[in-house]
Amino acid sequence: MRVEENGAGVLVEYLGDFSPELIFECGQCFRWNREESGGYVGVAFGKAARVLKTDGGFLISGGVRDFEEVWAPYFDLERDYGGIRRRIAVDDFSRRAAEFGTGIRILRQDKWEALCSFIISQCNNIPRIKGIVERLCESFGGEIAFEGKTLHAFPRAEELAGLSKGDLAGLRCGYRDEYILEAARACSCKGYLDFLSELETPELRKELKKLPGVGDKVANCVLLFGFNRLEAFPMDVWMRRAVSAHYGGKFCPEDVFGEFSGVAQQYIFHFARQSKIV
DNA sequence: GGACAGGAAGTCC
DNA sequence: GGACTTCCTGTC
Repeated sequence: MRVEENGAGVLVEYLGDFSPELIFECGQCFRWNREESGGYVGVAFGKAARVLKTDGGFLISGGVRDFEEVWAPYFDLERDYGGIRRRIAVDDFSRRAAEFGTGIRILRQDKWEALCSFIISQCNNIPRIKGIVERLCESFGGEIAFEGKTLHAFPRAEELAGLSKGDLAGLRCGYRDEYILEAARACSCKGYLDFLSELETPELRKELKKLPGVGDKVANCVLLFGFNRLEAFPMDVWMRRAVSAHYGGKFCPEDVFGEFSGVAQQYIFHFARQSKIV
């Protein structure tokens, strides 16, 4: 991987799977928006950036330091997605899904942000989730100057922990308001997220489900997108349809897809939603 | 065009 | 098994 700073940002020569469109629009994150140019602008870990696909890799705004400290880990660039695709292509259906979704990567998102975002996701469609998350950031997140505009960071848990349901009324997030506040109170406790990070996946899942509004589905999304546990397999309505159509009633993800079940899940989720061939 | 129903990356009691 | 908040999307 060659990295070179130029006037526009950091030019990264990257031959592995990397499609900004697929990464940002496969439903794993809610803060990146497409521009006319085809690039994406978004915010993660308190930093704003633009990502643009190039012939041999991609261009990302900012300097080498931000790239190495924030963006390279965020995009999990060390991981070989070609190998993962080969591993999870165990039958015709998963092979087609992986081929269709080549370019997807699982982002290593902020843990608290993933928890809060997927609490909001329950029983919501993606455009609405993005709306609620955006209002949350505008209302309570710190300001970030980016190319003459003001963007907002995802609010830190401590910034929400002291709020009341009334304070969140403007978000129009419905009954999820109390869940958000409880999660914020938990995550603002010193050492809580570090404690969680040390746990094995089954214990971590159990611990996350102690939070109100966190059931099996949300817990698995947080495991996959926040804690980078690539074996976690969120089972939502789309997956239920796809899995029952192709694998029948009894289906154990790890038996079929192994340690990268969660990545398989993301290819299938995207395939099911985009192609509607389920 | 606007009204309407169905459903949305579910969880709780 | 029904309730829960709000609103996106497709249909007529």
